[in-house]
Amino acid sequence: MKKAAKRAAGLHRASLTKLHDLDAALELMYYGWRGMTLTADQYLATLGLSRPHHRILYVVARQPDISIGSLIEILGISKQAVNRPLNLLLQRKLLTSKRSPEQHRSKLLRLTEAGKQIEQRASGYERKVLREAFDRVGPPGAAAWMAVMGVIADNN
Amino acid sequence: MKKAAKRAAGLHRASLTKLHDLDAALELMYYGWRGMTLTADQYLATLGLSRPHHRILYVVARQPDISIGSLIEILGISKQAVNRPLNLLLQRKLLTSKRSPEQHRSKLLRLTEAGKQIEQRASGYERKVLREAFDRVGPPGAAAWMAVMGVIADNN
DNA sequence: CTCTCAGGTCAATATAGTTGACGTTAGAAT
DNA sequence: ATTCTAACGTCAACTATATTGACCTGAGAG
Repeated sequence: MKKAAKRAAGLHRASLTKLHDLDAALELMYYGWRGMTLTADQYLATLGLSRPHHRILYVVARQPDISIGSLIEILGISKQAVNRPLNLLLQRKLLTSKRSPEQHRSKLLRLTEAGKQIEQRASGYERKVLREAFDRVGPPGAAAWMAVMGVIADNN
Repeated sequence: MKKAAKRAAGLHRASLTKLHDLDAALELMYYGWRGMTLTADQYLATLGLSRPHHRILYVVARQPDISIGSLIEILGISKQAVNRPLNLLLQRKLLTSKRSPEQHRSKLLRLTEAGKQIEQRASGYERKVLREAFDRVGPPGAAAWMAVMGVIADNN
């Protein structure tokens, strides 16, 4: 994803004929997702990490001592899919896994300091994009955005 | 993506501790994307198609006689990545490619009737989700949503 | 003390993308 | 006219992210 993609996303966002009045909204959802995540992904790529790693870091940051099983449930992907990125993060010492003395059945995950820093920076890039957009429309607009997204997100 | 994913997306959407005030918005963007595309993806899967096929159908529907090169530019992926899904669609006769007599250099793509129907139905599922959300908040809310997404999408 | 089941790992496969190498065609510059 | 170049397009090999299936381990229930 370099020059061509960038150009396409920027240039052609409004270039397609709209067959329906909601086509513009459809396309905004697509490019919005990319717009929010692009800078964070670029940062992560410099560290040899990507979206799945970030998602793991994000969740563990917000729920320390989470078990792998719970993590899987939140991420909504198979435990096998979690395995590889998780092991990379452990190996890189961005998070730790320990078994508690009593609950010997599951491992408890926590971020290390290095892991926290990366998580904060990556998520920070995403929040920055959102913040700028919200600032542009003011609190009522931000609230409306949240309301719309909430309804859409409920279609899961 | 079946029971576990569904449960995760629905149940855990609000369950994580929020470290920042924009965390909720961040998560809404993630689950919103899934919420909008889920039903369409399920429909496409019954036909043995998926998101890249839909994206091609979507663009060609809105720009008939588009060349493969322009398609690539709009999609923002490499021509090699377009090749496989494109060939499947041609083979299934959901779209046609012809070379114009004078412009022999590029192929011109068009949807067949079958392709149009699938495109309309798949995109229709996505528009339905958006329409319901917009109806819930009214035109000003919808406009605010569009404004916010426009700013976010510009970060490409 | 054994049976079951959740937690966790390994192996094989599918899908969507990448880069590299290469053939074809149109148009420009000798 | 001939050749050079660049765009268009295809094929092959590889990477990353997911999937399902098979299996091991250990806690707790009977």
